[in-house]
Amino acid sequence: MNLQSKKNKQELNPNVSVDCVIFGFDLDQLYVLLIDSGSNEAFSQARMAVPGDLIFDTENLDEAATRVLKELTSIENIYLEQIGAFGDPNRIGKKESDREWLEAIRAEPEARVITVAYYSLVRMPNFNPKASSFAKSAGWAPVKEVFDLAFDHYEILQAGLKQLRRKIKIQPIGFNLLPEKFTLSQLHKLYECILDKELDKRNFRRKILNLNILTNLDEKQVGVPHKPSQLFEFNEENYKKLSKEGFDNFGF
Amino acid sequence: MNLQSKKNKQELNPNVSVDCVIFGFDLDQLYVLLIDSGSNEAFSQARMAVPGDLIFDTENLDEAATRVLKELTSIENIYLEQIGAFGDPNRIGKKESDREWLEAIRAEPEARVITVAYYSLVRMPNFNPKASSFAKSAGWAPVKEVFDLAFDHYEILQAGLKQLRRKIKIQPIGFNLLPEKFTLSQLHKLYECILDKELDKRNFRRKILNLNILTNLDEKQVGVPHKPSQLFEFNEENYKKLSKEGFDNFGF
DNA sequence: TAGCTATGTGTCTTTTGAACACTATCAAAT
DNA sequence: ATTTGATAGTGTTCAAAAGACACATAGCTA
Repeated sequence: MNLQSKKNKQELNPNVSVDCVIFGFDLDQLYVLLIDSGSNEAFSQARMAVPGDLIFDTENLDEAATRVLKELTSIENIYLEQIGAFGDPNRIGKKESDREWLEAIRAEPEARVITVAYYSLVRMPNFNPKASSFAKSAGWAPVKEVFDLAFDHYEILQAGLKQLRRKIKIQPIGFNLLPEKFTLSQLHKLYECILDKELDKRNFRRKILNLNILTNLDEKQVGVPHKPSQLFEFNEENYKKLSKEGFDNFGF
Repeated sequence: MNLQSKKNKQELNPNVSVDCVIFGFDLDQLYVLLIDSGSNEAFSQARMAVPGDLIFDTENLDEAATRVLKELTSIENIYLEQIGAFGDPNRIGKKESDREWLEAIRAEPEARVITVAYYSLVRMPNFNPKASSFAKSAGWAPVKEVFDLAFDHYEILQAGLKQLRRKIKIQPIGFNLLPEKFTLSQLHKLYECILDKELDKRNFRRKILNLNILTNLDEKQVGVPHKPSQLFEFNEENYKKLSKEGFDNFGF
């Protein structure tokens, strides 16, 4: 072990990590960003995980999550919220493949690590995930097709999904998943994907428009092979006004 | 340092603690259990804290919180839920009084500690808090009269309160704060205290009774200087049925 | 037995939620 | 030029829930 890695090791807190469930939306499905261990063996979800890293002793938890996110996506200033702490003593060494992975990336692969999980919402088309210090490769997986992950990351994903579902009903965070200009149908589809149930089109449009937090841009889609839709953007100013009045329910 | 304490020190994880916001209700106000540092100086909320301790490397986070709670209250099987992780690098050494306290109780008072906060709900009359390894004394403080605490515990208290308010609207956890047999007025008062707002008496009674999760015991209060009230108990069986139907809203 | 105190009860109005079907506009194919 | 396919956009009606509101009752005490 050379001096540099020893120095890094001293700064890293060997007992605490952050893990980030990064959600994306391609106007059709909800995705989660997964990295894989780069093992040569056959593809297996048990060898994929959400990105994470040990924290540095000089940064707080939000900063650590922001750092992990930035390293993987190069995006800053994105929506980020804590899910909670996961700390089972055996949370990261249950499977043989977990242990192999840890040996490849950790100075102390046997150490007990408590992780603080976050979820974040990003505009998928804005970037391509890239390999990094903690991932041989990274890519989007449809949330509905994920049934197993390394370590306790499947549990973390489900907790993140649950919190996203709760939160989207009371705060306008969904806009972080859409392009700046979007149609009502896209927003509608997004809510259906996240909540995993159908929502009546007319009722959805009435409710969301009545909130008065969308600006109609008086622009239409172009080049679509059907009636073009109006484009809207999220109106943050009106939302702030609404929040002050004690708003806490989108009604879905 | 003798062998025993060295052994304990090895088992304790020096970087991770749990802290428990313990709520109680005396049929009139909401309280929180605070311990104090036992300093001889003048009383100050900045020298009080919610109970907590470093975790052992063999226990998971819920177990650690349960242990802290049991040590202080001797009560087991009480409602316990995670609030989240708090990990600012300077969260526990900002004030001089914080540092004094840490030196008294921690083997490594300078270590950075991430804490995982929990809140729990207990029946106040069932026990008297007692001094313990981490507290010279312990007692109930009305939540409304707490404006400052040691470390980052005021922030943790507020986060716990926020989560309690959210949760009580969608799950029947409030019953953990009441005696087994209670009146509708007591339940009503409890909701008003937690949500910190008035609720219409008739509407409250109608809503809660329509849920069908209370059993009328056909017993009356005795010895009260006014019309005696009916006593009720929480009906867990009916609540389970209700949950299966997808219930998620008490309507307050 | 009068007074105090908290209990217990019903109706009406307003708001919100849920169900439901057709016409309009564009691009592409023929 | 016309047809076809695809999605946009729009109101009404009914049912359920929320909110506002006032007075008689039962037990204790003085």
